[in-house]
Amino acid sequence: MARQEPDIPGLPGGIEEAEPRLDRAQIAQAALDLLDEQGFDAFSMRKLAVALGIKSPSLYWHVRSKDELFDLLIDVVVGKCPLPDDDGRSWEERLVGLGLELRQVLLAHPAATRLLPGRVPFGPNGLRLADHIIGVLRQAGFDNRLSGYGYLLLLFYVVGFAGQEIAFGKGPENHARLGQITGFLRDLPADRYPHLTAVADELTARPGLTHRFELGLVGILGELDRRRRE
Amino acid sequence: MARQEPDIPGLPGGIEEAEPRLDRAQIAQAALDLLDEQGFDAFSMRKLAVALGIKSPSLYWHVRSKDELFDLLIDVVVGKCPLPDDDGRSWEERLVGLGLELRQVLLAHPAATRLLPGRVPFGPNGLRLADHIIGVLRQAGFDNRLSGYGYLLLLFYVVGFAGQEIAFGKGPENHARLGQITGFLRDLPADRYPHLTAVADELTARPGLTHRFELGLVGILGELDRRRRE
DNA sequence: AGGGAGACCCTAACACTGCTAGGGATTCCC
DNA sequence: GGGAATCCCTAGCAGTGTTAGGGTCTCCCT
Repeated sequence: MARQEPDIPGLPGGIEEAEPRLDRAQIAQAALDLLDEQGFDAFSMRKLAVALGIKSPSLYWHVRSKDELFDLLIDVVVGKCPLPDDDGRSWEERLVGLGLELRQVLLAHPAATRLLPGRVPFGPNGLRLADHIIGVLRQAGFDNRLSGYGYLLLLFYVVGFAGQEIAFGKGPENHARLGQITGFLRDLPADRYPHLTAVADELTARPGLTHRFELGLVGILGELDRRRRE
Repeated sequence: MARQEPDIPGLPGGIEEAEPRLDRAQIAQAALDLLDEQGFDAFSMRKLAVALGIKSPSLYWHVRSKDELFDLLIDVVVGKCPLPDDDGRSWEERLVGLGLELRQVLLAHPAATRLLPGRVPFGPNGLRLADHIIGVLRQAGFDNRLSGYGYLLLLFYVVGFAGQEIAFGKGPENHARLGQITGFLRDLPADRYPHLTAVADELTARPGLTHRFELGLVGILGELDRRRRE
């Protein structure tokens, strides 16, 4: 009993077969939809089963656990990030563009993005993304060490930034949060937190986050470039 | 019935009073200990109650919900990050140092750090930290806008980096993970992921993460500095 | 001194969770 | 025709966060 792929334990596998009635891809997609619509806290295996028209224990024939399902689901999200071709742009422009797109993809699925920290995005799509990023860097003349650095830094930065951005009120379920924070900061005692209250408006200004994101990313990549001349 | 502080809803308050038998600080500390020892998945309100010598419903007299408890707990962790005095170092050195220390504090509590993404660290200690960082920037001559940028970028970067770092195998419960990933990357088909497999060793090399962390942070702060001359 | 308010913890229970054991169909191959 | 494999089911376990409501103890006020 139970099939669930002959892969490395704990990491989603990469071989797809033809499934008859209901396959893992459909389940992952339905789970993502449910997460998008109902939010993070509302998700449960039972509700997912209802959405699929089956009973919850049947899910466990397709998927080893809720956690594995989440791995699958994250890979679906990561797979939505386009990998631009080798056009005329410089390596830096391409990676900044990729970072911006990945961020957009994550922000489009806030509830799913909350699952990402604590996980390694090494599903098939995640691997493809990793290979692409590292390829761009190696092609640009970085050695293996710095290419590995660059990939991890880019990934960590984007995931971290998007995650915190969502915490600050991005997404439907957290949208009220932003107003709360704005009010909270406004009511803070200025004598106790003089600097924070002075710049409070800048923290909650919604537009401009993209600009901030890009600033940091450019800084990281620029520093990476600087390090190879040493 | 129920007291739980007259604060802004959803965000931990900042006024401490004298509590008789068991106060929120003790509960938060015990929760942190439990998380450190047993790991993220093993935590529950009932186990926390046992550790405190009471029954679980009694916790709800002190704390509104598990979520609020987590906010408290995170502020305890954040509070462990020292804020260096205004010594002779430049603003950049001081902020890099602060980032390194904050990262260390987070890595020392991996299970608790997994709670941080999706949350805004605006407990009393988090506010103190924010005010300090922004203060350093403003004192260095940055305007309000860039100071706000800098604080968010620093915070997002550190939290994101530490979170992913933990996912990659830092911490007791995830330590086996690193070996898994190493083996997983080694067994990957080189024709499908040529670049990734070429640099696989660099990704799982444990030492050097501090170096990578610092590289990115220096890059971000340097870019921030560059932007003010425009 | 007596009464009341509040602090602090309890028992009982609700609605829900992830997940397993084990059993029926249906399909396909030998 | 027999057997294996696929795919879903019912029943149920052990555990979760949380609420309702009731006790007891302490302290303050009159």
